[in-house]
Amino acid sequence: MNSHELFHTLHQLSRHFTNHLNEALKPFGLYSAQWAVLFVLKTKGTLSQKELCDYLFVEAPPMTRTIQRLVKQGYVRQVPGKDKREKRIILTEEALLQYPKWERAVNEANRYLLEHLPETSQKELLTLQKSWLQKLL
Amino acid sequence: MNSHELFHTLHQLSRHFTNHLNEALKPFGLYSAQWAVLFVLKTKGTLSQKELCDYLFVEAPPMTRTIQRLVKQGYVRQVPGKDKREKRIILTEEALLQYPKWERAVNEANRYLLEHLPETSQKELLTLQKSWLQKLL
DNA sequence: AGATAATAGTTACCTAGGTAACTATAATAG
DNA sequence: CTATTATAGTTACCTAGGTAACTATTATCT
Repeated sequence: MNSHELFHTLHQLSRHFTNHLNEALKPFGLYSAQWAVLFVLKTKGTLSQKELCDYLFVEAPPMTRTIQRLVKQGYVRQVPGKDKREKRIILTEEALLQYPKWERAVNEANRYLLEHLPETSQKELLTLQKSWLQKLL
Repeated sequence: MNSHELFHTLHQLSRHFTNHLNEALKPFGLYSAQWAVLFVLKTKGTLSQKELCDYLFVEAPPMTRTIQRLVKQGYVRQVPGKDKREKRIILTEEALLQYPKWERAVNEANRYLLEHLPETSQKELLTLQKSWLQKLL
């Protein structure tokens, strides 16, 4: 089994997707990492930065930066929690207003990337990836 | 089909592997991007920077940086080609000497990451990934 | 041959994400 | 209650990789 090739192709796929997603988000002044945060907030509701980190498996420093950019763009607010150390992140009205447009662009990008991969392969891949990740964590 | 989840897990796997590989290479003062270059040079022989870029699907600027670090560490030399624009990249004696140690560390890291993924799953994943990549390029 | 276009590589600057060191607050042990 | 420890977040700095703009060389077109 050629493990180098397995890791290499996975890495390339990942980069390719990120680039494509960034391209799709460009018209809205957003980047992939920001979209990940917006998506989670829209899906799961308000979360603290720590919870966002845990959910996205990202360290705290990059999350701070991503959120600070979203704050600057007016898509997110940082509200002190009951525990004064934590900051709860809330989508703004503006973000909720723009979200459907962003989502359409992202879905279109994903559709393009998955276009030639049969539905059965997609499901197989997802299953394999999930079980692999689970075993690693 | 949840495309978000498919891309998200793939992205996380990729980050996880890179982190693990960097950890394994740390004792040797090397990073994953450098290892990728060293591996290709050892496997395919001397290449120009452009050929390295094409093979690794990386843009020229990051390749320049990675190679400059390898030059500084004495693991690679840049030799002007017949075409005076291009630079051919050659592994040094020192790199050839150290290579087996690096390879052992990388193989051990890969072995660990693949440990709980059955051989059949590995092959399936590789097949799916390769066919997906091919359709995208 | 000479002007123009294409190519290899570099530099500057951007986002993504990692660690180490730090601050402020909360939780806990004595 | 106080001292210590743990936690949330930030800052500084590192590598990885992307685009845009640039230089030097080669290829091409008239």
